[in-house]
Amino acid sequence: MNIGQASKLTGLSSKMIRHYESIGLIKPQSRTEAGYRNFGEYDIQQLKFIFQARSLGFSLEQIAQLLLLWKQEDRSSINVSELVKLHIKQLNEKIEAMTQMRHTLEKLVDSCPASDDPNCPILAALSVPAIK
Amino acid sequence: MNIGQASKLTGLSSKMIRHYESIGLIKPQSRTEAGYRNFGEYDIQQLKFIFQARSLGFSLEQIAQLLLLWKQEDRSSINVSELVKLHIKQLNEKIEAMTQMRHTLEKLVDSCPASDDPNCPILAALSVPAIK
DNA sequence: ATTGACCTTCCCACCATGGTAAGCTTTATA
DNA sequence: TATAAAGCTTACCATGGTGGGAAGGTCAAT
Repeated sequence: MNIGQASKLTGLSSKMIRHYESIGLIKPQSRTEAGYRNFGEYDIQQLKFIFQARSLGFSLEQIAQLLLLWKQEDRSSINVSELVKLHIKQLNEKIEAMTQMRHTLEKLVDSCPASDDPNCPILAALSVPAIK
Repeated sequence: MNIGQASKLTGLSSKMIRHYESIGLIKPQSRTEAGYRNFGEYDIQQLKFIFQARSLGFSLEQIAQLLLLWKQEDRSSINVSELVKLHIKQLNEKIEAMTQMRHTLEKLVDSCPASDDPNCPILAALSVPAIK
């Protein structure tokens, strides 16, 4: 099937499918005489896998590793597990950082009159090195 | 003072300070005859402001607006407040999305034997369209 | 035969940041 | 004073993941 059809089936844009091929995340497809990519069932499976993994926040680098394990019959599930745990750890760090930001920002908003008064503690706080 | 000194004082790399100037976030500095940028107190203040705002996750676009308000004597604090509220909202959406990912990922990790057994529910889950 | 939908590659853009290279200036040291 | 080191300048390239668009080829239906 053509790339447009593959796109519809997998949720990935044609653009991205071509990109994934160009960076070696998926193998180059077979082509028709005219040069059109030809996607088979196995290709679609992989693309769906990528779509799922992307929606769980894995980087393409991580997805490349996951795909390797997926194809590898004699994998050890602990390798998959460790990879996912690392991703969770990275997610936690980002969530933690953003939650901290949110906390500070909410305190700032609370301290602001939010009126036509030009006096604004938010700007004041941004003007000094340390915000606690 | 030179850009290196400004960098040390503000926490921003020289690279970034030049970049901020190039995109119009800060005004071009005065230059020495040799072409070296010359930073004054007011410049340093603004750079510190940018550093603070970046560390709270504001985009450069948002910081540009904050700087405008900061410089504007007759601002209304509600404009600042609304801008920050929007940023908090965007943060919340990201935190929410990542927390949801984390939840799903933790369930997957829990279901995985994490041994040398090749059978892996994580990979299985990534192979089907719907993960709940 | 023409039209419209689809495909191809190639280049550019975003955002925020870092790296590197080539070349000039300033400062410090031998 | 000569030279070396450190610091400055601009310019280009890279990252990661995605989108946009142009220019051109192909296919199917009218």
